[in-house]
Amino acid sequence: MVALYDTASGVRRELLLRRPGELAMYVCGPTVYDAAHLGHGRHMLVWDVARRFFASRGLAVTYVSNITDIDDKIIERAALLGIPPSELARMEEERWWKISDELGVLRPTHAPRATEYVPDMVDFLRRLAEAGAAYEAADGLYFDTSSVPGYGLLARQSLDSLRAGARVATNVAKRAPFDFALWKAAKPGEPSWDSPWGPGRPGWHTECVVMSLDLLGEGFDLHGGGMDLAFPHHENERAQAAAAQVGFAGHWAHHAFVTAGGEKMSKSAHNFSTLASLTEAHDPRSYRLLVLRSHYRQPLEVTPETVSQAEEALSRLDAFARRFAPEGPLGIAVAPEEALLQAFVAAMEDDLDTPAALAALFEALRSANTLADGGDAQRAHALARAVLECFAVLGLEPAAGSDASPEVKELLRLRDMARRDRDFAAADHLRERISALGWVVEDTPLGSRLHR
RNA sequence: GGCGGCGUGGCCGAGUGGCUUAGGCAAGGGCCUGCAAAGCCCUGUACCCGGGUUCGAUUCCCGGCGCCGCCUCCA
Repeated sequence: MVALYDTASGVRRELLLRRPGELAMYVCGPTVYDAAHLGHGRHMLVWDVARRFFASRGLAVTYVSNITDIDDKIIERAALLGIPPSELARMEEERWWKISDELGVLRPTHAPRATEYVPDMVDFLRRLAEAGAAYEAADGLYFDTSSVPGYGLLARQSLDSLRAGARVATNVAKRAPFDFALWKAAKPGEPSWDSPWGPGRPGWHTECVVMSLDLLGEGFDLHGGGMDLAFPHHENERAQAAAAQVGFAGHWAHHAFVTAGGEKMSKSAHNFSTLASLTEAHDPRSYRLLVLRSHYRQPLEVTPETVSQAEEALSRLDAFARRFAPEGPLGIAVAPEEALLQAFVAAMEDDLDTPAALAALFEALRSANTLADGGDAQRAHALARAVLECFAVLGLEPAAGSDASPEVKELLRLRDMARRDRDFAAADHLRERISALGWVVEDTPLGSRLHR
């Protein structure tokens, strides 16, 4: 049983599956108009780890994450750059996938684009209009939030109490501040599609409803995203589904933000660092480890120092993997230590408690080293295998042992001979030459070893 | 103004009414090693402030102070 905090009910509760053995999850993807920053990275990694974990438990996971490729921001930015919005979107989408791959994030099962769903969205909006949940105004079609009982659920506030907090002068065309655009009439020069309400484009909140229902079906299991999407975006999705009388997400999960100097990292606050700048300077796995060391519902402070700290921890994992490499000289075929696997699963099933899971793994890592130091190879390997299996579930694989060049290997051979002859001056000199070529030599009871 | 969250050792970050007081990184000492690397062991006055409840609170309650999020596009 997986306990997961549910934003709609405000408590941690069991993640119930529509169909046993299958998990249908939807996670709101990016609006592609600019480079992805560390906050987006946390987002990708949190849900990547969630789906990897669920899959490791034997669930058939269908993971859908959309690409918003038509939106005000895209139109604005494209105009600034003097290129068509569609070109900008395609370019930025490519960048998104590139960085996602670099972070080792598995591609979604489906990654639908909003522009590919416009006719379906128009159909859906027609249904909303027929249900009396939409009204036309001068600049488009709007959703009538008062038509949905319990509007405000995901904000955990009533419509009245939300109204009390309205801070911004709202669009005068709307009847009420929280009503939102379903269809935006096109202004001259803007991309547009035909509709019963004239040429225009869909409002942002509609694509996710239509695409999730199309690809996952009614009453899918889990809907995820950043906490900033809970209200109004997700609430608006929920409201539309309710108005159309279709079953929507059974469970809502939201993750907290990346902070910089205690403040939410965001494009509008101009306090963001791009993921690309991080992966250029650090092992991309270090960010995954850093993200997983905190709980997904807690804010996470990211600084160059914390990234470096994670990178150091990672080198320990890599050294560990070298020591217990299945194909290495110490390689012993044993079953993974069951107790650790169970502890790992228990932590993950407890609202995806990756900090607890990692604590257990690092503790086990130390135990395995201690056991191996003490000569208990069997138990050490059983534990090590479990450790590495669990890290793999989290998407943290040891660094691939890239092959040293023939030159380096020859130098190592010469050094081994020098050491055997106890000519340590020569051995040390050779080690320096190897080091200058970017390799570290480790002497072990079973012979010398190279790594980057 | 409404709703919600946070304040933990040099840094990051879990957690708990008392028990061996997570884990990572860093620091100091030691073991191992020809020397390293890797590994292991040991060490450090941690829980924002003030009340209250309690035999006992970092943990529960009340009140402060400070910080942050959502209510507007936003992972």
